[in-house]
Amino acid sequence: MQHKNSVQARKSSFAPAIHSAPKQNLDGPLEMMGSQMRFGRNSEVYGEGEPAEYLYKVVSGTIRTYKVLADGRRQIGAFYLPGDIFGFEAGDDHTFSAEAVSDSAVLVIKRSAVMDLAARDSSVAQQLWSVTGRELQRAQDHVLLLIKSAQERVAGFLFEMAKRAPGANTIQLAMSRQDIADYLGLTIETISRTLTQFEKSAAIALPASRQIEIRNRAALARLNS
Amino acid sequence: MQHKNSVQARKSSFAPAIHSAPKQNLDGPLEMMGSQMRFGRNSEVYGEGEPAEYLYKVVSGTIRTYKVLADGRRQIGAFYLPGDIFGFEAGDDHTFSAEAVSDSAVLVIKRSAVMDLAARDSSVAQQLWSVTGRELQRAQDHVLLLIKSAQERVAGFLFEMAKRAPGANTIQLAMSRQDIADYLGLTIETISRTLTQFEKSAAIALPASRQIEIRNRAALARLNS
DNA sequence: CGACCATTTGATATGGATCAAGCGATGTGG
DNA sequence: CCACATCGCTTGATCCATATCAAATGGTCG
Repeated sequence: MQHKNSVQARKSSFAPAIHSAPKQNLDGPLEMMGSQMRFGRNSEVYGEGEPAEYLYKVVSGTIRTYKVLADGRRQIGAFYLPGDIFGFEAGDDHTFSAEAVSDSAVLVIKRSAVMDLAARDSSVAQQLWSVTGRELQRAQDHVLLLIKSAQERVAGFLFEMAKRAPGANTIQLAMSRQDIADYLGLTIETISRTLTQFEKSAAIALPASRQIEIRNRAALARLNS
Repeated sequence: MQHKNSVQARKSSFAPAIHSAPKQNLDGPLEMMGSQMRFGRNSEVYGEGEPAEYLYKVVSGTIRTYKVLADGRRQIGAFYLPGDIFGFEAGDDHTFSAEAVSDSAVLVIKRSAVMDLAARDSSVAQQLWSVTGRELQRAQDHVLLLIKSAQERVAGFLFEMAKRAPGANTIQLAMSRQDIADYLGLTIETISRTLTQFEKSAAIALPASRQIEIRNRAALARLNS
């Protein structure tokens, strides 16, 4: 249940995604079975409640999954970056909707084909478990994030992004403040204020609103308790 | 990837657990492989970070899984009731600790035995997927609960419990207000106040502090938005 | 240049936390 | 069997973090 797949250079126009963390993968046979699709900014990949007929792997760009609650609040479940697999559901239908945060390229693979292959090839089955395990971990970490203070949530988010970004300390955000707010259960104003506060205390630098440089990890970590 | 296991009568001394929702199961061959253990109130079933050598199925009582954060806050991940399976991790180690909320009987099964069996018996493999899927669903629902107001969280918790309780409208709580608070990311005071508020608005009755009767589902649901 | 959208900043309101005290049930020792 | 300690729960008063409302600023694209 480990995931030591080497991540080769990918000809993405976006972040080359070199991770230190183990990385989910579904390369090899499956790569052949899929066809690539492009999704423009804010366009829908699939909708909540639709049958989960396909599996998706981000090639470039960023995808968000989300739910809109009865009162209109939107909760973002996760952001998927190049290399990530999404859309794999435990049941038959999608429980979230998925949209492109920015223009994205996605590898689309028929789920039934993957399942059939998994039945024969145990390494594929292994990978499916790995993907699912990561998804569960993600959700559990999200729970832990949501009980914390605004500062802790934002710091946690920054670490999460930094861990997956190419340059360890400079984060290029594809998503808006509103996206971050909806992911963290806060408002855009709180996100903005918290970031400027981090900047003032020299924990981060904000060369541009979507570019964040982590300057003092320890100071941030102190908040990330 | 659906979970249509018939749920036969189970000779549990506790709630007969008749659910409308599909119910996780690991009966049959596996039932034979396990040995039953008893855990006294507040005693530990396993600790965070320990190797996940066993799988557990609640026979009677209630189990909570939790994490203690750096600053001492405790977050409860889930409550497991009779029939529920817990302790099944995506990785090799437990990511939460588990304790008995009340005196409990638990069926303990060696994980490796289950995995071996799953490799041969696809219906067992199916059940493992079902358990994992339910766990993922649980975590995602938990996220959705945590972004809501105190009233909505408490109402959501009551519905969650009612759905799994034997008598649809009368809930016997095994857990303390502190447990509920740590599950919902609130304080005991807020739990208490919210419940009395529900009582005053005639949405529920509180014959005893650990016994809650849902009187007006619609009124509660309105809060559950 | 002008319009639009995202972000920041400011002022105020409020839900839930915190601090504090009281209450009821349960159990223990005298 | 009662007195008292303990524990879980409730209730009250106050405080504070974050939401809300409002406006200004900045960046991007026609």
